[in-house]
Amino acid sequence: MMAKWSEIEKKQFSEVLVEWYEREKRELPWRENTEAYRVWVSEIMLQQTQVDTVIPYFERFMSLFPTMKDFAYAPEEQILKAWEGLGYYSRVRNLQTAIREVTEAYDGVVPQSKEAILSLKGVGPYTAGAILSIAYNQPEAAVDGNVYRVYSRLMRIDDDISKAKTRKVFEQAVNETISQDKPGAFNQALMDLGATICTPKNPKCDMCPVQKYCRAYAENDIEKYPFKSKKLKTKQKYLVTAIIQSNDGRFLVQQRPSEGLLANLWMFPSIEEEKPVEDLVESYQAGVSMPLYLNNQSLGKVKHVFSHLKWDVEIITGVMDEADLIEGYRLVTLEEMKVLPFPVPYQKVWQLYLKTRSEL
DNA sequence: AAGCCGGGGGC
DNA sequence: GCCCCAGGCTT
Ligand code: SF4
Repeated sequence: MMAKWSEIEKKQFSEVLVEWYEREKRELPWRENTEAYRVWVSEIMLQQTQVDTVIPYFERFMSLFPTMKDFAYAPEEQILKAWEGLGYYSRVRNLQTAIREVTEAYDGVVPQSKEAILSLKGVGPYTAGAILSIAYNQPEAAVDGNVYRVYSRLMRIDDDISKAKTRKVFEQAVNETISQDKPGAFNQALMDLGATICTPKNPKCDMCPVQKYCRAYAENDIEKYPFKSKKLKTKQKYLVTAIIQSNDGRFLVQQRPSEGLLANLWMFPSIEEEKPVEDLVESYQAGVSMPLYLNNQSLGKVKHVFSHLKWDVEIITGVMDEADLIEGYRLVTLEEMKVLPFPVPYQKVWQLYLKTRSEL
C-alpha cells in the first residue's frame, strides 16, 4: 500500500506532467496562441464534445468571426448555422450573450477575475478555470471528465462523480498539485493524458508518464475509478414530418420554439406523439392547421438518438397552395434553405427525401 | 439534487 | 446496446 501523497511527490508529479506535455502535446488549432477569445470559443465547443469533432467547427468559426467584435452582434441565424451539427445549441447563444457583456461592460477585454468571468453566461467552474489558467496563467483548477478520471485513479478517490459536491473534492486535489508557474500547460496536460493515455477503457498505463505516482495502478484496481452511480434512461418519441412543396416549388419549413430542444433551429413541420402513429396522413393533417394535400405513402423512416431521448421519424410528402400559408411557417427555395440551421435529424430527413426522389 | 440539452465515437 | 466526451442552466 503506497502512502498518502507527500508534498515532495506532488511537486515532482506536477513537473513530470508538464515536461511530458511540452514534449508530447497535441498540436491543435486553438493552441496556436493563447488569446482569451480563442481559448474561450474552444472551451465552449469542447464541452461534452470530442476534439476531432470540434476541429473543423473551430476553424470555420474563427474564419467567420475572427474577433469578439465580429461575433458579438452577428445575426442569430448565422451563429446557429456556424454551430449546426455540433449540438447543445444554447452554448452558442450563451456565448454571444457573454461576449456582448464583455464588449459592453468590460471594454472588450475578457475579465481576469474569477468572480467576473464566472458571472458570464455559459461560463461555469470548468470553463472559468480553463480560460484563467490557459489565457491568463492563473493557477486555477479546471475540473472536467478527464480530471475526474485521472485524479480518481491517481489518488484512488472514490467519491461519486454523479454528485454535485464531488467537484470540490477534485478541485482541491488539483489545487494541491497544479503547477504554479505553468498552470495552463498543467491543465492541458491533464486533458491530453485523459484523452490519449488515461482513457475510460483500456488505459495505456505502460505509456503513462505519471504511472509511478498512480495509486490505482499500484493497487491494481483501476477499473473501480472513477465511481459513477447514476445512469440515464432515454424516452422514445414518434414523429411524423413532411416535405411539402407549394405550387411554385418552394418547401415548407418552420422555426422551432425559442426554448427547449433544438431551440430556434429550423425543421420541416412535424407532429410528435408518445406512441407509433397509425394513420400518418390523418394525424399529420390534424396537427398542422393549413390545408395540405398529402401523399398517403411513407417515404421511409429516420431514427435519431439524443442524450436523453430517441426519435423515430416517419416521412411523408405533399403539396399546398402558397395562398394558404399561415404565421410561423415559411416557404423557401433551395438557396434560402441552405442558409437556415437544421438539426441533424432533419438533415437526415432531407437526405432521405433527395435519395428517394432521385430514384424515381 | 435531478432533469434537460446534441451529436458522434469506441467498444 | 452501453458509456463517454475540455459542462452549464433551470427547476
Ligand atoms: S497509470 Fe494508468 S490509471 Fe494511472 S494515471 Fe497513468 S494511465 Fe491512468
